[in-house]
Amino acid sequence: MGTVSIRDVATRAGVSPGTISNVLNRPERVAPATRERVLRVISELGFVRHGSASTLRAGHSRTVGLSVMDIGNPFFTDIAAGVEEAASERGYAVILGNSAGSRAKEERNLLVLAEQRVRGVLITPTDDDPARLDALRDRGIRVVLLDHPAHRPDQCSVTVNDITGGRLAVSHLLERGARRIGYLTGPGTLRQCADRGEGAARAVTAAGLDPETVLEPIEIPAMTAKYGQQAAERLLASGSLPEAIFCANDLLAVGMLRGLLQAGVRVPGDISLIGYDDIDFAAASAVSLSSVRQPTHQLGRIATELLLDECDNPDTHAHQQVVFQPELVVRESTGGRRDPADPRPEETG
Amino acid sequence: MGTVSIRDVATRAGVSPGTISNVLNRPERVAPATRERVLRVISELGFVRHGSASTLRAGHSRTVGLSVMDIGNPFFTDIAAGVEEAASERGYAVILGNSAGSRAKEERNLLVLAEQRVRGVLITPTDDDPARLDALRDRGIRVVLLDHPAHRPDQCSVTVNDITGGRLAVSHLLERGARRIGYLTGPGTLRQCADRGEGAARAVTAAGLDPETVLEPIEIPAMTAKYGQQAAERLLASGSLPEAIFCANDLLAVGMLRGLLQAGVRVPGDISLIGYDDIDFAAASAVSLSSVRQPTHQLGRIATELLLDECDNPDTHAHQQVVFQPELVVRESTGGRRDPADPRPEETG
DNA sequence: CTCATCCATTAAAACGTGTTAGCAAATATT
DNA sequence: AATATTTGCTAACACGTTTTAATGGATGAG
Repeated sequence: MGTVSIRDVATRAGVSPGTISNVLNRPERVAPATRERVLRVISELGFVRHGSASTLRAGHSRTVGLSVMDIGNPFFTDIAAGVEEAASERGYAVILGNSAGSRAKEERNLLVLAEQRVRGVLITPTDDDPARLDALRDRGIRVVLLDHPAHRPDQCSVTVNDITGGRLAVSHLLERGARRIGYLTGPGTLRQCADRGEGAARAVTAAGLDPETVLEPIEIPAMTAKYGQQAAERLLASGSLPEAIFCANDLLAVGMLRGLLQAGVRVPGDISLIGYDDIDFAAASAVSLSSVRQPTHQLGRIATELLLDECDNPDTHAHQQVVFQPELVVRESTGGRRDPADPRPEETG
Repeated sequence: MGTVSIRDVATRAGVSPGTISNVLNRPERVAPATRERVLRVISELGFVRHGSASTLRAGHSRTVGLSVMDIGNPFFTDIAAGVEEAASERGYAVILGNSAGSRAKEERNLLVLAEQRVRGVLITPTDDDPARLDALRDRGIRVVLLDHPAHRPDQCSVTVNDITGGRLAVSHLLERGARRIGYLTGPGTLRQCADRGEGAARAVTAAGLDPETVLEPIEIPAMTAKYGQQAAERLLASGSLPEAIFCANDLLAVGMLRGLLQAGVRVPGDISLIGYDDIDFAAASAVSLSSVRQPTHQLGRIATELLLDECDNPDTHAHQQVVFQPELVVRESTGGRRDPADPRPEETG
């Protein structure tokens, strides 16, 4: 049969099964000559360790779970790429779960991860409730929060300061003269949305203005381009356009831009538009999008490194709440130039 | 301790461990009253089945592997979303591997998947060599090819006809009058690139012209926007621009577009441009991109369904090689209108 | 009404495969 | 020669699954 076990290797190499295991897991404890011989037999026989048996006995696996809110969003894809890269470097496999913003789906995914006895979970939670995550911890599954602050000091998290981000975006709009600013945002229960809104309000206050008057929140159920475009249509139908719109992510901004351009609204002539995340396509869109950049790939990479460090060196591991700072990127959609070498005049729109 | 085993549940429910297993796997074999009682205890105790133990004994897991060539490409992300969706519906977890076009990395990923004893693998292989995949099959791991034709009749695959796609793209360019057409393509060893090129050549022949004269292949090492832009710069430096460019995917096209616009080249005025895949952003880019649409999400979904059907019903399963047909989408970059409601005149560029 | 038979349930025990603690044997060190 | 060190073996073990067997009550024949 296809499947060759550690015992087959042991017999063929003339050693005991335990020795094979040692060659695989603590090679330094086995004499070089034996080690070589065993490795040769392993490759001759095409032996592949049975991960489940290993996990069962050792009590932990070589897999981590990744739960993201929207696999269709390049922001999360970039994170996933960073995670996959870092995990793969250390021989860990990544089990991917897409919660699609649904708490129920997230819960189902976490159950699957618990069953798989993943070593740890990287998660961008759909809400603030720490119960599910604490339940995982109690099961011995480490949790590192991605793009969400840890709710307890003995937990790692990697975030980007969204309050700063919101402030950067709206300060920029205010500087450009906008005094009526729409804030297109996803569910208010999403921390990212709330924080960016908070930052927006602070920017307004800092400019000596009243957030209540200046900011106009528009809440929609999901942060996709489709909803962005829908929001544009509704805004146009209402007949009352703000002078600028801050979108809680770039997908919303892309959709909003599309909706506005289709209706003949000039961007940034009639309305300035700024997004969030600075996904790759922000620079390439019809009117290049101003945005707030986050170190996405790094986010995934560092979160994974923290998680695996916590798993592999539980005693020396120091829990960290890493906070990155976002960065404003000005492009056409708020009056910046398209691109250094871009031939189009600045007043394009 | 946190971990509660099937025996704990058995004790508490006053039955034997085997009965618990039956409740979980063949509920119909256990009396309703007992079943209810067991289920209640399971939820009381917060019992979660140990997937590894289950896999070890049962001989197969509830996971499938997914190996894609570029997780940063929305084409593959859409596929992944379809896979995740279909797998999750049936209670399967997805282990994600990103080969990033590297055969070595792909091999490492497949090894990890083999160790995890995944039930099956969905793969967009980096090359045509069937050896690695046959090795997996011999290990009892089913393989379904994604966006690559099966190399044997007893294997499932889901593809889109790339020859047709190439033909559609280039016929369109020829109809628009182009007689010198660049074909910006990734490594020639990639089936997709080769097929799309073949389709391009056939379109030229069908038009009574000579592919050698009309088509000008430009091969680059990877199909990313960065390389697309680089290709644009090299093309401009060479001083000899074709009348139209067919890019083997949309990322290349986005990069190429960027490079051309930056240099002041008008699209489609000076050069027509068409991409492939019709990723979401194609419609939203600076000059909206004509492209060849593929049913991406479906691709992932159907491949997963085929795989799981093969796993769960090995006797009744009929192997299938599903081939979808691509669809031409004309937009601004080849002289189409930006969008039905778009205010910009057609001669924009 | 009694006893044999059968079906539905549940119990008992073996199993799959790699890991690890504890120990024995072999070799090196002083 | 005695002790320390290295190396490798033995055996127990993790935990859900599955096969086989047992139990009990129901059915039916006599």
